[in-house]
Amino acid sequence: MSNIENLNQTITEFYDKMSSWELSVVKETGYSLAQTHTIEVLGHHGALRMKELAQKLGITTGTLTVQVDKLVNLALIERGPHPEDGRSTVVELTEAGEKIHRQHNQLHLELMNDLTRHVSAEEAQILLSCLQKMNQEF
Amino acid sequence: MSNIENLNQTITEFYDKMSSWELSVVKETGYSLAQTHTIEVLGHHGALRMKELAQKLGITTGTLTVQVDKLVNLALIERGPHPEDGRSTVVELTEAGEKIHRQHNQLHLELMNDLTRHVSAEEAQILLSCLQKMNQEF
DNA sequence: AAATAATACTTTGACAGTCAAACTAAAGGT
DNA sequence: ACCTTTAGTTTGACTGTCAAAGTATTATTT
Repeated sequence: MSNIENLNQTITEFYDKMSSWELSVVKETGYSLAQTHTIEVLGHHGALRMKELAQKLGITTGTLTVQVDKLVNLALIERGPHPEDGRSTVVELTEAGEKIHRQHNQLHLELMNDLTRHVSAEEAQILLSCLQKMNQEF
Repeated sequence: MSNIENLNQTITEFYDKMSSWELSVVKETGYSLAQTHTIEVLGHHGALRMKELAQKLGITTGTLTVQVDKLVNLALIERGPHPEDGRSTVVELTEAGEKIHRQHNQLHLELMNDLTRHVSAEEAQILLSCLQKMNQEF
């Protein structure tokens, strides 16, 4: 098998394992994958307009409106007016939402720790550098 | 930022970019993500029982039955009896299904080629080795 | 050998998530 | 002042999903 084929297969396997790990972790919390993803993005970027958030999530604002309604009902996020643009709504995590974000992020860090158990510091440095280069090529 | 945090963020970014790449590539074909995933798994593993396929896809057999119905209608896969177990159905790609799988796989290989444009052979070797180690830790 | 249990798949009913398109409200351009 | 564009919401239709009930076949127990 060629190097590229080998890398393709290994990355695909890694991707699939990440997917099912995330799914199983999220299932335990009782929130859906879409809800968790919304919380993650808000936790990472802070307050966002509906449109910005929808773009980062890769969904339409119509879909997001419904999702935000649910999360507001769960008291995990809050809607507020945009200070300058009367058309816009700004959305951000509540303290409860922040807490969920921190907990979820912690699980990610623990996973990374576990996964790199047999990866040396030197290797990890190259791994990181490769991934950064690859991210730039998309 | 700690190494682990850095790696976590970079991997998350990579994962997200892979997701949206896959989604956009699949959209162009007119087939859904779930359909394409089913074809990918069948293309990679060859003929499978319904149950085996459902497990590899991470869905229930109930969901898979419906999905297979559609793909059979599209003439991309075929159902057949299991030679030894009368309860089982075996599912495999048709020639048209194989063709789609080969085309999709080719796109993956081209992506990998593009992504590693600035990754040296030595780095790629370490990248591969790291990912293989990490895959074993799940 | 007959009865029971386990397994493989299908069907059905109920929901999330999703989009496109129509709608409302506000801002920007002429 | 009047279009036009933009931001967000609402609505209708569809896909993907599961759980639970149903059917057919195989395996196990008695």
